[in-house]
Amino acid sequence: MNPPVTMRQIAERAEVSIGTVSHVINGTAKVREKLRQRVLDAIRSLGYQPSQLARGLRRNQTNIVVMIVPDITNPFFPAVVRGVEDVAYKGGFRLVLCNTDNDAQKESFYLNEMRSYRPAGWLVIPATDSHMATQLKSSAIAGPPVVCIDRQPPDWKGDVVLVANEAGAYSATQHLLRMGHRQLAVITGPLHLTNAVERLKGFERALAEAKVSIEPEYIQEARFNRQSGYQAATRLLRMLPRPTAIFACNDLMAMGVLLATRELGLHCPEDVSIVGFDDLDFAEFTAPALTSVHQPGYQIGTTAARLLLDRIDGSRGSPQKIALPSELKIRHSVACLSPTVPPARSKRREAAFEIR
Amino acid sequence: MNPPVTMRQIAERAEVSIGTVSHVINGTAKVREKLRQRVLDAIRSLGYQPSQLARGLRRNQTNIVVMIVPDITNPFFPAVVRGVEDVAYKGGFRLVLCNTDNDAQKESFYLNEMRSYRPAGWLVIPATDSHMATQLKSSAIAGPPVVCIDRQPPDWKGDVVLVANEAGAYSATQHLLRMGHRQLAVITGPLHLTNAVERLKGFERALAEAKVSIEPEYIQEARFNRQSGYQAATRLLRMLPRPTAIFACNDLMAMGVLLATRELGLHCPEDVSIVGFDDLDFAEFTAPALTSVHQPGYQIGTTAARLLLDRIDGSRGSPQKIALPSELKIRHSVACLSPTVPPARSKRREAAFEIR
DNA sequence: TTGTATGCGTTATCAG
DNA sequence: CTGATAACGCATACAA
Repeated sequence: MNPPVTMRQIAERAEVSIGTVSHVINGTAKVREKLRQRVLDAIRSLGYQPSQLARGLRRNQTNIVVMIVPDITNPFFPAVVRGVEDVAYKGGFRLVLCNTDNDAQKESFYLNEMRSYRPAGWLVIPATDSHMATQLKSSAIAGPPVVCIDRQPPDWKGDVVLVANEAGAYSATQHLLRMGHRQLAVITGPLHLTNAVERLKGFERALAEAKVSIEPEYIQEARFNRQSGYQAATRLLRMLPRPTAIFACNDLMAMGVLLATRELGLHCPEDVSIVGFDDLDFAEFTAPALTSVHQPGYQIGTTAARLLLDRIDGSRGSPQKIALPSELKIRHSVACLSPTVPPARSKRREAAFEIR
Repeated sequence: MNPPVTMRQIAERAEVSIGTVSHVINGTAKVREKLRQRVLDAIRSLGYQPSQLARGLRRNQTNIVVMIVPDITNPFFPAVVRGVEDVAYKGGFRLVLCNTDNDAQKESFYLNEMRSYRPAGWLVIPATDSHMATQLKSSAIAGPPVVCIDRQPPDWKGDVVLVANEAGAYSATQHLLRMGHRQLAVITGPLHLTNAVERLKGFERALAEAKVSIEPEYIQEARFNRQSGYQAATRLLRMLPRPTAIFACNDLMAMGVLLATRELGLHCPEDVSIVGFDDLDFAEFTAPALTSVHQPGYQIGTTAARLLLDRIDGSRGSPQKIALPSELKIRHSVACLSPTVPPARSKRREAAFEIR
């Protein structure tokens, strides 16, 4: 490129000193209107853009916000990222996106390397076995603010924005119970993730309150992806007695359950009811449409970003833990077993489809 | 944070000059092994990270690759981004992600501002009405390399990586024709996008070859999102005669078609067949499972990134236009009208999935 | 109110 | 081979 225009050239063109140019750009001192206009004109006509590198070096801070995500390919995350980007953009910040692949090492690498860009702040969705907390603790006495999203890493004492996981799982399970299911199975996420644990807790609380108890092997741990959901479901659906309903702790795993159900020649919801968590965009288009706990991804993103921006602006309150409400979206993947509640229709179908 | 450790501290600790430290870090001159080790040790024990800001300022180039995307929330893009990130990461580059929201102004803003971070290269999926080409032309005599993805902006003469749009649309349409459909409708993307045009061309070529002609109003232009697909489909499904098949030029719009179909009390594929384009992850889970042209998002990303990295390394060949192959995935959203062509088998399958 | 000068942390040039 | 030293482009303390 035609070597980028610098402040010096603006200064020459406007016939002022380089310091004055800086002052009008940053509003850091009063400048006579006449000069100010000359500077502004020069900037416009030369198409000047301040070097973020030089500025960042000097100020020891850039307008970058680093966002660390396990895997942008997980369909829950893009909405969050988008929410973040929208408020960051409006606040004048740019987003650097890092995929950790759920690898704590890669996360750690990014945390280290990106630090040298002097970002204004961090937004992180921790990797599955993140040791973020310890790493940050050791390096950051008064580093840029960090807010965690979606999951709370062990030992993490800082800000967190997530969804009401326990409550969501509770309402999902309660729904299953109300529909007459008693043989309930659950496919959890990795249990060192707080959100996975919370969802399991919600499930168990609903069970306990209804005085329903289940076999321990009805609780299967998987990895929040379709593949592992499929495997867990396959195990579950081969058990005797077969569970009549499966709560998959995210929609990706619910898809796996759906797949396993079909492959075993079973039908949802006649043979097995399924409820998911996340309510991804496609949940209403699956066959049958998936009943799922809605998670407001975009709002999570905007909320987290706003919190971060406040911190960047110097807000020094005590760490916040913001839990956004979730909401059960009832669709067609849950059958009604108790003839009492809604009419006998599904009961009959149930019998008709009894396979082995 | 404890003020970040600098080269100067490394130099002191290793008892060498600051220049020597730089040399061992960059391998820019031979250093006596003894000293080299002392430096390396100092780096390790102090946890030194070179300042990317200072380095970028000095070298006039950073290890940043800026990726510009219309909307990360469009489920086709995350895979592309992921592909990019994977190869960029391995090549030592970091990704800055910018959402333009399909707004050419925002795109232009990003192009301008991010330039001041001296990125090593650009990867851009142009906004709907991008004027990228002219903007870049005017500012970049020998700026960092740019490769376009998925869409080719008007006037763009540089590298492009995309999918074989025409061929994909052709095969989709051919499939519809083979299944006996003659009343074919198409919902295109915005026709100032090359990919939308290409897909329409493929559709029309298949029609022409089969000597089938359709009413002009069977060609509806929409905006590649669900909403506009829904609207276009609603118009289409109210026409007389009603089209027996709709080719939606992406899956998001196909979802809109599905929705419209249901709302009008019609059934897919009995009343109307649908084929999409993209083959998003959820296509096999919709009701009915969507027949769609598969687009290898991840590979598009890796291919584009590799091309960019080559350019960054100085590869100076003439501009490349790489079209990756697409492939029609046949599922259950297309009904067979002519009992003659393929055997009754697919007809039966259609029926089996009537559950909804 | 405006100009001058220093330094941010590197790399790169040039002597030694 | 190694060590000074001058930029890189900007913000800022200080002088005028």
